[in-house]
Amino acid sequence: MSRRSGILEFAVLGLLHDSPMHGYELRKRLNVLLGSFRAFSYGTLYPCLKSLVAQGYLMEEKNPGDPYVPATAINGKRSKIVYRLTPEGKQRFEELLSESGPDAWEDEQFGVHFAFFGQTDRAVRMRVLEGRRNRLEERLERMRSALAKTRERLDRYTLELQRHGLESVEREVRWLNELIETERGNRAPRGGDSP
Amino acid sequence: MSRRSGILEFAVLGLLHDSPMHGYELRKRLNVLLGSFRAFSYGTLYPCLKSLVAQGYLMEEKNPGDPYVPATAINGKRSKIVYRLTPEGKQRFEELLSESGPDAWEDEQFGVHFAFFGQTDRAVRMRVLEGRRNRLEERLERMRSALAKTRERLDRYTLELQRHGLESVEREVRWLNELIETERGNRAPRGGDSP
DNA sequence: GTTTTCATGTAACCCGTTACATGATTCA
DNA sequence: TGAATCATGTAACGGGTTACATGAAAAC
Repeated sequence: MSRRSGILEFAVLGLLHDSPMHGYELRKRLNVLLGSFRAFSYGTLYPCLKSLVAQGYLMEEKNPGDPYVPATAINGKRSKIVYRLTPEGKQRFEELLSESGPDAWEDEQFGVHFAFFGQTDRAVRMRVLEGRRNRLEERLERMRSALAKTRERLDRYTLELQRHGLESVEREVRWLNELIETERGNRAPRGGDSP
Repeated sequence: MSRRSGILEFAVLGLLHDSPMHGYELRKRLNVLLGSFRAFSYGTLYPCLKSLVAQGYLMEEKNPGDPYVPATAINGKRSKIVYRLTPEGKQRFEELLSESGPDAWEDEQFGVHFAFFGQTDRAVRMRVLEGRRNRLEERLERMRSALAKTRERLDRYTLELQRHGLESVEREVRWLNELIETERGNRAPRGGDSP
């Protein structure tokens, strides 16, 4: 119990929503999906899967194709396990998908939400994007005023570091604004190769 | 024992190298210095300070100006404590400053190293900057080939997320290249308001 | 006089990694 | 036939936060 990270649970449910999988395969997909800002090891994933089963969101299936029951365990435990969403799991995923409150503005939470925007209602996408942007603009203001206060006391490199950090956030704000514009126009993100 | 994070130790020694301070003041400076990529709470800082004292890198001084010994503790423990570097502490800091190996290329380690570039030898700065850039270029290559492999299977938003992550890293590479150029020319970083 | 900020600490918890253990399957 | 990769799991540890506890000093 209690193995939760919010973001892991979300991503697992989302990936299994598309198609059932082994933990092993799941982990690879996970690290492609979230790779640009997060990664998970087996030590995190497997216990999380067990916990999601215990919560009734997933069910385990022994793949009939390949038995693969090594003698490790005393009585035929441990085989290739395919995880599949239960109806409760689907419901839970929809629930997570529809969240657009403050939590979804935070760095990592935002990342997962964004990764599943393909399955998210347009209205929710809008609220998440705008919330995120506002959060970052608040952060920018705090950073700027903090910088203004200490500016003279900092040497070149500290200043340069600060400037670079600031510009990273400014850049994300611009990115979000572009996405918001696109959403408003109901068009695909620039560079999209879809319809 | 064992309370270590590398980066916290480094930053603490570096800040106390400039001038002795209370833990409280130290934490604020810490979060200005590293704020753009990291923050620490008291629950981390205070135990770390104790551990650095135990290792002989810091000494505690009760500030004679203000006694402030509240009745909390059984026998006059807990007063305003000023932390000061011992000679061993200074030596340790120089040691950390001169490190330019693989560890210093990693995200957070690089951050602290950079923050103290003002006290770092030029040759070391060069090696750190170039090492970091090479690390990131390796990462870019891995990201690009991973992306190329899965490109078709990803929807708009996943793709967009990937693209944004990629460009973040590309941007940092450009930044590093500028810094390296500047170092080569022995000039101040652009925008610098120094001599 | 009361709110804010200064100031120090700790215990409970959380989230996650590393290293280990075990074995099947695939491919050169 | 041996290496790489597939596949599952756990125990020990690491590093950090939150919430709590306590109180002085300054500012309003």
